[in-house]
Amino acid sequence: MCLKLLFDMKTGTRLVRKSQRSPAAPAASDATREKLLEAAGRVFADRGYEAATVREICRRAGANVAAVNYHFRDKQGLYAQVLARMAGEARIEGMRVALDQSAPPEEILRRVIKARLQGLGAHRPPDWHFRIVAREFSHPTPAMSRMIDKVSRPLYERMLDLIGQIIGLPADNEKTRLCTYSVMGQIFLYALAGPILMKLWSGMKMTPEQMDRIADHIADFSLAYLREIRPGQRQTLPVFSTRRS
Amino acid sequence: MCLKLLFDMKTGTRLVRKSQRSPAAPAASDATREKLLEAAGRVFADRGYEAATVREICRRAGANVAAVNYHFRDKQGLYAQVLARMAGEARIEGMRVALDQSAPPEEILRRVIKARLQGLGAHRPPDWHFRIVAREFSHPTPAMSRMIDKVSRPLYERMLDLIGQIIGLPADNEKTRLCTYSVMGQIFLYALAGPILMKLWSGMKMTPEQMDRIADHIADFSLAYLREIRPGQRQTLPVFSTRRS
DNA sequence: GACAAATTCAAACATGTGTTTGAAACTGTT
DNA sequence: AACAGTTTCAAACACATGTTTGAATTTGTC
Repeated sequence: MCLKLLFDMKTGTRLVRKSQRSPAAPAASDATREKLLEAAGRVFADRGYEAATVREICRRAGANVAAVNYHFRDKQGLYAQVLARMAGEARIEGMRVALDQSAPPEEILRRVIKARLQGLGAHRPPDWHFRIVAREFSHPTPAMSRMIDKVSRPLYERMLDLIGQIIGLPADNEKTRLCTYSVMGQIFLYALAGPILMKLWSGMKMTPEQMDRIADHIADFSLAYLREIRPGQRQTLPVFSTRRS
Repeated sequence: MCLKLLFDMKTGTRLVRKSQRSPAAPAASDATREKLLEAAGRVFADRGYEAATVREICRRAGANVAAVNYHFRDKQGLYAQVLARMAGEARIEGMRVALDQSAPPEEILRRVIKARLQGLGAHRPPDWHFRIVAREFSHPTPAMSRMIDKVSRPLYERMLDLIGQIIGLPADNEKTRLCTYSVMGQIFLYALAGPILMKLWSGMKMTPEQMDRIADHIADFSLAYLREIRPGQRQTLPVFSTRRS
């Protein structure tokens, strides 16, 4: 079903070759489409957008070269769909539910960090997700810029809220922003610089248990400062650190 | 001078066309070589290795297409030389001198952070340096891997020493490593995710003054935890935070 | 000034790319 | 069974890429 009329984006040129009707919505395999998206994700992540060839993608998907043109108009359309699908499957679900829970803000922060790092371990989200994101982070394409606005910005602003809440400052305060970047930076290092880190610290393995320890460390590391600058309550004695030492 | 015999790396194939002597070390322009390296850096940073074309590089350098082949054997050789030159001009000089100073380790840490972030502001190192590094960070090429071992690893290990010194743990302790990553992550966020950050926080400008404030924040943020877990001295009262609030 | 080496140049080469084509194979409906 | 709409396919197209060539030009030295 669906097929080419899906290209609602500012296309302009002619859609397909012959007739572009789709009234009866007849049955269609749709399987090649899926295989193409899956294969494309891997190849784009491995080689990067430019170096990835539609031929290799189609070969891995067991499809004909013309398939990408038929299903996604062209290479760019395929890439855009890969990104769009990533946004849907993104592991931000865990972060969102963590942010929605009712708990002390400090505990919420810990859970958000955990949720984010969990997504990095093993192959929970197909591991190529982060390799694509890593590429886009340093050199965003237009397709990614749109995604940022749609999925990343809301999360970012909720993080600002959360941290502002912890240190007792408004979300748009510069200090709040700097603290948010400090937390995000610690997390992103593992997402963006994974390969380099593994090279520097050969013993590092991204197992779920290890990611959990790392998440706890980042939470402890961050909360030390966030609590320190919080006005009013002066060094809450009961728990001076947090959990694991 | 120099010329093709510079290709000492595991080449194998024939070096150039005709004679490969260079005894008299005759005069040579060497200017095209420089122009090529400069132009290549920009183009590689803008487009990425794959998407960058030798034709655009040569056009920007005002040189003939065959020049890259003559001076650097091929595209890969040119890229390797760009990376090698970057290693030389890298702004790690400031970090090194900061690490060599004799001062309390906490103060050294602050200076190291400052030195690193200073390099990011404005256009001190040609701004394309970081765009290339950002690409290589997530998807390292063999050429980069060699550079990591030569320049990044030594610095990384001195950072481990320094932070281990602050928290009173050996450099190869896991906690020391995690803390080092926490500091590095905060710094690298600005180097690696610059474009995205600017998009999220439109007001952010990378002026030297701003980078200085950010550096101070990162130092304060990090030292809060590093001091907290340091054994023995329990919360040195005199200065509870550090400098700027 | 003459010679040889180093360097540049315009042109071509070989290859791989994204894309298109027109026909064949498939699908569900009448 | 016949049909219209869909999906697939092998082949080709148009083009841009990295690289090479052989001659021209420059450069330094005797």
